[in-house]
Amino acid sequence: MTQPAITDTAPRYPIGDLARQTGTKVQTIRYYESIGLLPEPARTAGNQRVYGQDQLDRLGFIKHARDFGFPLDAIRELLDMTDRPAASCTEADEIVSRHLGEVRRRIGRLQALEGELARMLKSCSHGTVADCRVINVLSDHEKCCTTSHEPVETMPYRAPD
Amino acid sequence: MTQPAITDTAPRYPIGDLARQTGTKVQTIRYYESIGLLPEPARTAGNQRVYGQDQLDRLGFIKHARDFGFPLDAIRELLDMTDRPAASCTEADEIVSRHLGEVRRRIGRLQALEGELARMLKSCSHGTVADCRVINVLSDHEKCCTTSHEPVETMPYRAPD
DNA sequence: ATGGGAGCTACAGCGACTGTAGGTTCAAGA
DNA sequence: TCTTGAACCTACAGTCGCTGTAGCTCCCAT
Repeated sequence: MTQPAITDTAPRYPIGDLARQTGTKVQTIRYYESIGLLPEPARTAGNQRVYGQDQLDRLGFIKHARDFGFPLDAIRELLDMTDRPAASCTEADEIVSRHLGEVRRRIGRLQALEGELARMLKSCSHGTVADCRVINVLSDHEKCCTTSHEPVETMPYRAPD
Repeated sequence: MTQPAITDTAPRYPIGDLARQTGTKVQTIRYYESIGLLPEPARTAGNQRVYGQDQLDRLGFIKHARDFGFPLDAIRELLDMTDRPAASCTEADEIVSRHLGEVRRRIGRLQALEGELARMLKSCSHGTVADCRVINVLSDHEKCCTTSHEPVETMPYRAPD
């Protein structure tokens, strides 16, 4: 066997420990299992999940990659690569490059947006809605400064915890 | 009645015209109606929606604000304001300011992310996965350059049409 | 023995759409 | 007048990555 059987001394974590150690929520861990991103763990006699070190590492990897903004599909590919350590890492580089490109495009769009929003606010005379530059610009495409609009992704307004 | 009846000469658009003129999808228009962002339009004898100029303007406003990245809730508030043209536009300014702040925070986070991704790629020796800097950084928080990670929103990877 | 925190499953909801299935209506051409 | 096909209709499922809830069971310390 490539991997020794789990001995009595091997660490065995319940799901809450995994959550605390990686900064993931318990539900999120179960969600990752449900979509096949984490393998099904062993269970206690009472049907509760128990994890070993490898699962902890795997979840740490996922969490870290999520913090980098990688979508789960890309993370799945990256994880597959870690299982083939002798393979070339060209694919991994490509995934990261793609992501970097996407991040740069988003930054560009958001910066254009920032400029327009700031201009809008600056030119507002702070009177009534009827004269409001902000409302006017939104009402009338002609009044707006950019040559073209590319839609910007929505704001998830995620609570700051 | 406050509003004169629609005369024969008033423009009456089917939903597809509205979609084309505003750059919105037909389904999206129906979705906006279903959540009360657009009022229920008149119907033909055959139950098909017909819109007038005011609806076209309203949808144009929504589309434009969406392109600016405003969430629908904020757009709803802005639309409510356009119905009270004599009111002060302070509220509108606040909505835009909030949005601008959010945009700037996102830019900041994305720029930090951009730096890390670029560093990761640059330090990769393009060998095997086992030596891959990219994989290593993701595997091990210690190897990563920032002091702390704030999660970045996911990429919707919306197709560029 | 008991209390409470941690775990379990299953499912609904978020935002802002998008896509599909399966039907109906409308306008233009033969 | 009939036919064709595009445009329209409703209703609902799916997207992404979770998050929250209800209503249980389990486990450990006192």
